[in-house]
Amino acid sequence: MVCTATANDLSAWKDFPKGLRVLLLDEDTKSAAEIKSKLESMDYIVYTFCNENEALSAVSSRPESFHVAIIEVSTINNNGSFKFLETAKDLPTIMASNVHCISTMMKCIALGAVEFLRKPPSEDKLRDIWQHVVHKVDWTPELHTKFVQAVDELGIDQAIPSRILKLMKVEGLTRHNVASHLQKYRMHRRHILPKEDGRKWLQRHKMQSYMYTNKPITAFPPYHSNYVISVGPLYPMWGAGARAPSHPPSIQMWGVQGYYSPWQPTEGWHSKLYTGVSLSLYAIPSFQQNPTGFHCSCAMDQRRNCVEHHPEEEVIERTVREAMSKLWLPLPLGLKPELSRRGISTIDASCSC
DNA sequence: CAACATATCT
DNA sequence: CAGATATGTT
Repeated sequence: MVCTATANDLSAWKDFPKGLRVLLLDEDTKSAAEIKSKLESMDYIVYTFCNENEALSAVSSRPESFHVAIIEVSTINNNGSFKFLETAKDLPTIMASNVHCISTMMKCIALGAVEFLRKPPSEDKLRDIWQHVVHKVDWTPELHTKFVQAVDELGIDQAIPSRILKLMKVEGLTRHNVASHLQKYRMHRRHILPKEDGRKWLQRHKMQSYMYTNKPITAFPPYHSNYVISVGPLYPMWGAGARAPSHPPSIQMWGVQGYYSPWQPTEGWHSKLYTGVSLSLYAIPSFQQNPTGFHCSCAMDQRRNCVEHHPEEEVIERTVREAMSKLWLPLPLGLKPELSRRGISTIDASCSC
């Protein structure tokens, strides 16, 4: 098989679909090696076979491992059969030949067409290929781990798509890819760790504005990088064998049982967050529109050594609304009386409904 | 339905 | 433009 294309020919092709897994069947070892190297220079992943039966057994044992086959047909014709074509029906197959005999070429084309029409690749297979072409990101456990590490390294208040992207250093990954994944990640964490994590994600902006404009008077550490109590980096645990070595659809387990956390609460201010008493970092008003509008001169803490709390009504309104729309989150401190005043029975906020 | 992408809002 | 969120697609 003669191959003249080079990677350079494709340099003008923006967004060339990389990473397609190609099964290459060519009984000529030398020719196979040459084609393989050419294809690899174009970012295909090439699996070479010099024997039809080996190729076929690979296809049948792990059909998802190949997107497309390229077969050299010069040697097929000994017995006039196109065994590969007939057997690997779900694999789009490109036939190539250096046999200059017109009748052989036509036979190849005709048989290929007939086989294709009789049994075109399944939709799943075509979708799989298409996803590669359109660069759909496959969030493998490895990639996800990188993502989580980046998020963790940045800390919750800095974990935004562009920075995560930078830290991950994954070629081809876009900010949009990361943003999309981050969205899902946050959603899961909110449900899994509503008490601290969820609220931190939700109120990050408010807290930032707060910290810039109102120095905390209380004994709390600044809301900053080391504020990351979090529940530590959460590493996805892929059920043993939940994801076969190569490609079957991954099952990402976000559930809390799917993670382990190296972090252990130590004594200290942050562990108090669990009790919900320690503080009012979460005591709510929205500072987004009026950063200076926080009329509470200080956050309340349980020792009652601080001043009274006079949030504006509008702020209370917003707070109530938010609390009601996020019932799975703990009730902000001080809100309970307000709710009962309104006839809203305050079911224990910690109960998950 | 989950797991992405893409559109829309801020 | 970037980020958050809503909506669409497979």
